[in-house]
Amino acid sequence: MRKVVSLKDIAQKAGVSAALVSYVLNNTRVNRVNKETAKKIRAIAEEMNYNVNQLARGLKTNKTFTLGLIVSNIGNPFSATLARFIENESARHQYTTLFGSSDENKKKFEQLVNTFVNRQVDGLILSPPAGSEDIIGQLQDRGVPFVLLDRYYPGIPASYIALDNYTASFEAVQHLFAGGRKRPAMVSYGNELFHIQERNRGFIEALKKNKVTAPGNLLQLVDVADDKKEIENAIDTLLSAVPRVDALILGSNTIATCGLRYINKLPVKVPSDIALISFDQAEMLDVFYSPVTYVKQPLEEIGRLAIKTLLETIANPKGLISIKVPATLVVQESTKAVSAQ
Amino acid sequence: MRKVVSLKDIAQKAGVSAALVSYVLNNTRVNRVNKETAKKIRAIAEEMNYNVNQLARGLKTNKTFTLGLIVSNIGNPFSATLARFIENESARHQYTTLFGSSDENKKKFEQLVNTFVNRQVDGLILSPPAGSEDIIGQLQDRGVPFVLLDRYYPGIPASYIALDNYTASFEAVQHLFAGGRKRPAMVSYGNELFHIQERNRGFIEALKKNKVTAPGNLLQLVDVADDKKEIENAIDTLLSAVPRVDALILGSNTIATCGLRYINKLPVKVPSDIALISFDQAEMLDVFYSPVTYVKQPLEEIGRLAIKTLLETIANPKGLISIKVPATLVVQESTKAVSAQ
DNA sequence: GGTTTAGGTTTAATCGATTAACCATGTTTA
DNA sequence: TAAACATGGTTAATCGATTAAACCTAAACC
Repeated sequence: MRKVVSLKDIAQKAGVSAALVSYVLNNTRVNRVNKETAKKIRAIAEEMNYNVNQLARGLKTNKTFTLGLIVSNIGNPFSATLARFIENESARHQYTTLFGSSDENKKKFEQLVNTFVNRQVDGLILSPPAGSEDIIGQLQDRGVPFVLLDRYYPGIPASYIALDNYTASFEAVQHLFAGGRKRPAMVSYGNELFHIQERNRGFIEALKKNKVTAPGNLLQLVDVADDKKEIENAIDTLLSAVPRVDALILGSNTIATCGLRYINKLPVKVPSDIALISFDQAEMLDVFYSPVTYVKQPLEEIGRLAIKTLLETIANPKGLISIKVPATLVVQESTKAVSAQ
Repeated sequence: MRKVVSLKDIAQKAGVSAALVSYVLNNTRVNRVNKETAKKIRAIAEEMNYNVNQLARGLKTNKTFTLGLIVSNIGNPFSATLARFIENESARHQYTTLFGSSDENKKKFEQLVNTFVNRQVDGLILSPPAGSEDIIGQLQDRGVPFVLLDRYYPGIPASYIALDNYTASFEAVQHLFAGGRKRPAMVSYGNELFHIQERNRGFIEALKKNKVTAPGNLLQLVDVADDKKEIENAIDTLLSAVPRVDALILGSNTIATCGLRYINKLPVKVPSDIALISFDQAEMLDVFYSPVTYVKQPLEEIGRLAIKTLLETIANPKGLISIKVPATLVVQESTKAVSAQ
């Protein structure tokens, strides 16, 4: 960076004190400054191409207008889309965003949190990995404003914005039954993240409600870490089950990516042999030969609410705001009703 | 934020000066400090849970270990994936990243650049929208280190990392001819961005080389702004052309998203009626009923090189590094060879 | 015995802004 | 006429670090 101009430089050129320049450029004490002087200062600032040093300002005011966003993986379209809406909304409020991906790794998550806090972010938007309750707790102790995104811990009182996963899952199953399907199965993750458990619970409860026998066998859990092979195995298991499975719910967009790719190669036909529902919106769902019905999260609203909640928390750290937003089921060809047998 | 501990607090508790604490915690002057004192200071810092205030440090050292990344839209899987690799690579060097989306809007782009520069980022990674030469020029005048990503301006001497789009495009066409296709067409953008023009030029040159008549008719240009309808029209036009088009190149991943969705609904069959090639990797390409051949950008390498180049530019602002990386064509079913007629 | 030298630590300036408190001078007002 | 007010501006402390330079003591050297 070449000769960056500071308030002092402007003050010198204008023959006034730096303080006055600051007052003028920030429009503080507006009626205590001579109009002519103000005009002159502004002109010089413009001419010298002055830009405030946000580091210095932040240090002094204890406010950086910077937020930190931590998702599991910004490369994941779900997170990326959410990040985009969050960016839009925070920009509307003059905030800039630091981002980081935790890879569902607690250690990485903690490091990112600390890095961001050390940079004096005004607040954090977090999708914490499993088992991060203690880190969340520390943040609360430290008084750092934050809001949980997409996930939360039922035992911990913290602000969050998340999908009503239980209902979303439950209603997806209901839709399948309404279309004449008798034995829906689901591939999902087996970790302790609450939002995933809610999806799984919604699935099981819906099966029970519809009096499906042995519902436990219809939920195949895979590990987040090495999922590709596991997902394919899970699908194989379900497709060869007796009695025959006639619908499949893919419990996340990563599962869907892998699952659809695999199903694309299998002889099984969608929707005649099997119906398909995926969680989360994605380009590929429309591009599949039988466009896939999906549980759509209102990402724009979630992003908007996350920022709104965070800003309110920053303004009033004591408040607690928890919002569960409803999903909508976008019905496409993959769950076309079968004729009653 | 509650009582944040500063160097001074530690100094007080340890009964030493703040300077000494700084020396110890930064391991500067390491052999001039009493081992016992150092140990004690470290213990107290640990106990008080000290974290350096990066704002203050940055203000003093003129180094923030923060980079700014501006893409056209972080919600776009292409940008998101790239962002992810950039994040990884910059994290390896202790850098944190601010991000922003320009929406191919020059005004927004300029604002983001300024916001980031005011926050004293150490450098910028930029995918500038069309017509941003002046902004780039100003950055050079101001001496802000930056590297252009994915795009560049041939007339402006600036560091960049970009795909060799001309060759990528040219070879995609060659592959089609090698598979027996006679009249490949392309849907691409009509803006002045150089990297897009290179793609278009590669296409045209390859047609000429293969002595295709009226190559101009085979390139349909659409506008970035309102592309959906335009893309569908372009595809309609090409599919009904005489003589018959037997291959289609989708010139970007946004065009591919829309195009594949549309082709999915049309009666035309891939690859028998028409071959398909897309630019950029994407989940959906594998999920299409006839997995789509695509021009794969080495995103990880591009991300790595971008950071490497930027860090070198930060260290030595005079240097100029321009790298064109080669694409690889990932051949899938959508361009299966047709039997010679 | 006086002067280096090395070890160990402190002082104080500085980065670039913000802002409470103060100082002049002129003008009302009681 | 003196106190009160308005106007226009300056001073100086401060935010939390970094770091060159100075300071002090005791041991080492000539």
